[in-house]
Amino acid sequence: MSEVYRALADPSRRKILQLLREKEMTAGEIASHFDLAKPTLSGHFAVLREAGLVAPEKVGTTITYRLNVSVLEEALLALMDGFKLGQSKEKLP
Amino acid sequence: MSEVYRALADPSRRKILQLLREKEMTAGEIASHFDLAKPTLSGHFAVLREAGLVAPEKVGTTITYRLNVSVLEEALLALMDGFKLGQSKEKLP
DNA sequence: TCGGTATTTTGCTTCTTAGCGAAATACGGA
DNA sequence: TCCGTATTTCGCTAAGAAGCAAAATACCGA
Repeated sequence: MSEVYRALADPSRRKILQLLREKEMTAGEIASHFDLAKPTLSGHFAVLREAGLVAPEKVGTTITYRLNVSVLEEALLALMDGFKLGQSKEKLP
Repeated sequence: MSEVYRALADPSRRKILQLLREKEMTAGEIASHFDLAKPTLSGHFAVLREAGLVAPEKVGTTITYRLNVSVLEEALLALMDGFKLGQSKEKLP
């Protein structure tokens, strides 16, 4: 679960997740939104995969990534839960 | 705002935040919960300060840190918002 | 003013990570 | 089978971050 924090720490990876929120995309399609070399993006994909945040689906020679919403949601909720956030504020008497 | 992600990326810093969730503590008091040297913790404090996640209050020679809940909450909510999470699931017809 | 305590700053070393180009892998079509 | 496309793996370099010991800073009390 700690891999999720690591994955979210990098701006490029957060942008990838944002992109995938709209629709699933192939690796190359994602790469076209960045000024980074393909191998660099490939590395980011690996980190996101290890965190379980994205799931690859290989069709022929292209790999389509889709956002694993539940994992991201779980992670954020766990964080908020850990800090006891997001629940109703104490009522002022 | 991006400093928040960086701050959350390190396990020790997350633990510091967890500790401060219970009650505010002095730097030394926090340090006693770790197996790390004081300067190392001091570095972590600096990162958390820059992210606005903790606020130092100096009284005499001791510095008490308190969790800045709102910043943390804002950051997590922003994240969830950015991913359109946390809002009611689509109803199955 | 001197000594002691609390904390940070400084100057390192080491580990990790992001980045790249080049090579490797995998697949589909001609 | 050979070629082209899509993607990853393989070194490598450079930047960043975490760790420490030692020194600096700041404050209090005697």
